[in-house]
Amino acid sequence: MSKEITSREQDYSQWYIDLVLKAGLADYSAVKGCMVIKPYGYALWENMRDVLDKKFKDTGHQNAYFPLFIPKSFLSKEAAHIEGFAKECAVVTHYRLKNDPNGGGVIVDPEAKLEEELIVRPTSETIIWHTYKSWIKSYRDLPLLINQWANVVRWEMRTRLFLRTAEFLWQEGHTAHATEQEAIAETEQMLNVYADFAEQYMAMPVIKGVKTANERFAGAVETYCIEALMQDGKALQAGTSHFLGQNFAKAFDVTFLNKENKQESVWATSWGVSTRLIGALIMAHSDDDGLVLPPKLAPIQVVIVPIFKTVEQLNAIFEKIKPLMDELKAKGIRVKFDDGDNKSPGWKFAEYEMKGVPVRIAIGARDLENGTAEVARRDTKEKMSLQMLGLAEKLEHLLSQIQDNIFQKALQFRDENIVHVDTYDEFKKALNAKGGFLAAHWDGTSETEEKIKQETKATIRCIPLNNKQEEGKCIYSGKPSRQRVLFAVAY
RNA sequence: CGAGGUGUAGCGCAGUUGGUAGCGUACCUGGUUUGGGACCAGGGGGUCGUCAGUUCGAGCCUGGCCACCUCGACCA
Repeated sequence: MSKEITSREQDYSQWYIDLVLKAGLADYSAVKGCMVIKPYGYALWENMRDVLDKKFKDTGHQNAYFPLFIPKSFLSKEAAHIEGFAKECAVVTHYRLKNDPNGGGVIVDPEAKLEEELIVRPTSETIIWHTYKSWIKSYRDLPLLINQWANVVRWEMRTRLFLRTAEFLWQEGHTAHATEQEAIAETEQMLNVYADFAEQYMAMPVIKGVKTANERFAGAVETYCIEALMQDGKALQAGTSHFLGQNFAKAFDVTFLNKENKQESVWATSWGVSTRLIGALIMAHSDDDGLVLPPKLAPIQVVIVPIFKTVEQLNAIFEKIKPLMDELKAKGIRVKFDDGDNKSPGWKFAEYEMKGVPVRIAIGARDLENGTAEVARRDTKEKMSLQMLGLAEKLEHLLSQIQDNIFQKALQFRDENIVHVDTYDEFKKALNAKGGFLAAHWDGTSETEEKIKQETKATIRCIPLNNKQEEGKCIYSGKPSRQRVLFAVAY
């Protein structure tokens, strides 16, 4: 078979790459570290984007668009911010090419050097806060609730399809508020939007928490995050929501007059999720036969494979299946009828399993006689023969069952892989055994976190929100601790 | 960027002491098929990653570069 994929057991990384390439989600490109998102992968992203976009609008946000380029000087205005991003910025230095006088094709025209270099945005805080300065004068202009769907560039040394690419698609919300409490409430609200999306649509359980100082976003006062666990025991940061305090307002001099006619600095948040979520989705549910997609996001939710010998038979099947398709479409279910005659049914079965289509229907002469159809679900590989009568309702129900089932399965896996450890030995043993989230006491210092990272590669993924308070001792330093934090090796 | 590995048809690979490139699959045509990746026959498709060197002659030898993979370093 031309499309066999490496098993997870054999080589987890290769399995992931095989899935991305062979399911037709993305491809490598001519540009280092950049990928081509293929139609099937982009359809998945569109579905994710549409759901999130609605959630953003339902919480009062509006979309806008800011430039791809940022004047270099903007990046030097917030010290921590530039510290975090300087090492991975693409820089535009010239604006024109010309023919090489020595005949070597085109070269950069040395006379077309930019007065000030432009940075390809790694994130848009700086250009947006520069803009906000002119938009915000009074408390009446607040809150300002803006989201942008965009591409950004971070010149990563080592990339992985969807999980870390040099250019990626994302959304970035940037909000401005009159008070600290309101900005914090916004930060938490958006974290909840992300968590709900991850769990209800991606069927991927996440842990909500805050980052330690080491892991915090460059320029943030507090970084909230959702952390998910992948099947290989590594953690993946799936989304972040930052409370930026007044750092950017002060750096870009954004002030407003309050009701008492006094100048105050604006309070800020930013929050984002990216095409990395597709990587998370793949690793959360898929198996050695291919993708397993949650019905709510699957580009194709139900695929119908006719089994026929002649055009007459195909037509007869189509006649029979057309009302069902209409009914499914009326219910908003994405259905595909694959009547291609150059692939065998067996090939199609394997192909749609590879692509993670949640429900497959096979229908042939036998079914026409009996008034039935063979229904197969991707998550359990279960097949059943069902009556055509009332099938649309059953399929609708089945899709929600599948959605629920893969969430429960992922949840069970995640919960089984949260291990409480009380000594550094236990910690290292558990980490080597199967990874996962290690709930351990920590003395709260960056030094300890750094040392554990150097020795084990594990980092503190988050301090869970509403964390249980309990007396304990730091597994590394033995100093007193009031709560456990979650360590893991991360992507 | 460091260490290791790989690069030959869309994909997966073979290619002997250096002698002018092949297999499987995919693709095209015709026919037979179709309930788990069909079969037969015929056909098209290659600057052998790239640049240079050695040689009468390079897929094969030498060097530089590029891309990808794994592990580091780096990373919201």
